[in-house]
Amino acid sequence: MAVPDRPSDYINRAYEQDVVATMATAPGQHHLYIHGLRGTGKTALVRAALADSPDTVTTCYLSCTTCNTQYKVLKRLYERLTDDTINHGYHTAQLQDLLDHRLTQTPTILILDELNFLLENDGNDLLYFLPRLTPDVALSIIDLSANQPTLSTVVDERTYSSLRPRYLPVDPYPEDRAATILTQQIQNTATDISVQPDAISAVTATATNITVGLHWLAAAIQTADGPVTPATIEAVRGDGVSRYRKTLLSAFTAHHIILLEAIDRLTTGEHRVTTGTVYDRYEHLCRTISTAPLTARRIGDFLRHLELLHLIDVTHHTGGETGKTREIRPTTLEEF
DNA sequence: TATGTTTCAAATGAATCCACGTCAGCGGGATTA
DNA sequence: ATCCCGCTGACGTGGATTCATTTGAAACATAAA
Repeated sequence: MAVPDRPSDYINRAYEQDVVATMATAPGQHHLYIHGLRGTGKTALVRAALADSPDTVTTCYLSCTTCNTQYKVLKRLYERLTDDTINHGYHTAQLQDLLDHRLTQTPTILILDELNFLLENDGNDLLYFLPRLTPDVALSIIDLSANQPTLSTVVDERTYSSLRPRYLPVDPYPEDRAATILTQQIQNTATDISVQPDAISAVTATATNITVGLHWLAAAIQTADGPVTPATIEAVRGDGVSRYRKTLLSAFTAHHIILLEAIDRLTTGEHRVTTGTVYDRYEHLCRTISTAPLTARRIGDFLRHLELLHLIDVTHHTGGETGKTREIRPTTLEEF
């Protein structure tokens, strides 16, 4: 079973949907910052709220895990608006001019999912530029973040003062609603396997992250040869975790995957390791599969990516007998 | 036929983005003197 | 005061790509023998 799209009528999020949807209809420049933990349904909420937006409005959804520079975002946005394709070689300023001209013709909503990856990699150049477009441009920006509740802590003051976002926090679903959503999802998929209600409860009681829950159930349905019971669920716990991780990391490099594998092998249970040992094991893993390892500098950045994805739990040390380093362990299913 | 002019594609050059590498300064608690 | 150890910002490099300019040769035009 493939993990299906989330339901379109999103349960009990009428207020949130309304906030997002009004941006689609009101002209002018708007800025909305949505924060919620991973797997609380932010992306689904935005998609559902904008599903019925008028044809005159162009919506452009981008995940900053891949669009992690100003250039890439502008490029993708321009391509969305024109059907042209753009490669490297242009000046960023050139793209900015092209876009400014284009955006005066088309009301547009730009959704920046996983905004932190853009900010960490490229600073706030993009967020500084966007509010400074020609005033008659009708561009609404929706940021999605699973990390910081407010934008002011991650962009500089000058940029923030021109953004002045409206904030929309998204809370996790309580267990019973999460169970309803999962049940709906199963009904939407073509499978003969039946899933017992207490199997779903077993999932929602453990995983607060809905996406994790979906992958977990998918794993159970795939392996089960009869009805899915709580025992089935427990048996495929590891499988559910690896499915979830695989999906999250699909937007990243093979080295991210090797790195997480290295951390896995070093840490069993609550055991923690520091950056140095992780890097050694990573290098070793690379050698076993005849891949050239990247330098520690790059791996340091990649560890930050895994941390932002909440796939690892990191404690930062500034000194002491370990020196300045990170203590790392994989995040457990309950914590995703 | 020789010479000059036009035209247009190919070659060249300078600039850009970007992933990644190298380098060096730094942080600050624990340990040692 | 020193050690620990790697974090982190600045900068360099090379590949892929862009646009603009130059080059080269073919095509054409004109004039002279």
